Amino acid sequence: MVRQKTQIRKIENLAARQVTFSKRRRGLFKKAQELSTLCDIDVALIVFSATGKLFHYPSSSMNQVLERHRLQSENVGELQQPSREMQVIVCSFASPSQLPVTVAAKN
Amino acid sequence: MVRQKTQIRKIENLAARQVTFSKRRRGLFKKAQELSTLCDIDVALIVFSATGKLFHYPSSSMNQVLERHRLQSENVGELQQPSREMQVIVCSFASPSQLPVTVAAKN
DNA sequence: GACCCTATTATTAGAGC
DNA sequence: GGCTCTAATAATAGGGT
Repeated sequence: MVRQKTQIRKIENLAARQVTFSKRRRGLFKKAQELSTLCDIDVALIVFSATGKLFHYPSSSMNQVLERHRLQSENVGELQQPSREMQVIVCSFASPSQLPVTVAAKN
Repeated sequence: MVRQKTQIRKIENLAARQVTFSKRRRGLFKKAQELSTLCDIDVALIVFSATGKLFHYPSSSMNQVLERHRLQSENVGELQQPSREMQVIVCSFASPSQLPVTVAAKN
């Protein structure tokens, strides 16, 4: 098992890619939540599967995180920000969940 | 070293929390990029440090990822979406960077 | 898809520089 | 902040149920 050192490039085999997506996505959300909890900070994570499913994790509420993103963008606008044209981000959730939420797409 | 099983709760010691933040943040961004590359998908990651610094990673461009987030929200609005009031997300970058970008805050 | 298992790699806490 | 080192835990590829 774990035959090779897992080269980081697109997995060509579809089935293997889907399995890896499922496993690593869960690991990534876990890590995001751990970072948020351990360090008492805001984290927002948005992941799209190739089949169109949406996964997101807000540490507080997505709204709060993205609002801070917007404000921060404004504040640093005159400084060393590498990309300037960041614009408004508005996003809110009825229930700011503390756990990863899966939103199923139509297909 | 690694004396304990790293309980996932806020690290009370400030210095230790900052060190952990630095290490785990880098790990998280790496994982996000790996997932994006391996599975050929879009990932958006936004992290705020306690001191106000902003870190984000867009797999393609933050704009593209968040636009898909917006569209997906609309599409699934009538289905089993657990939180309905997700609203518009607008965000664009002049240069859609492929690598994590650090935007320093004013302080 | 969700789990379980296990060998192996990857990450990281704690320390020093 | 950065980087290095090491031991220990964590994550995971590949397989199965």
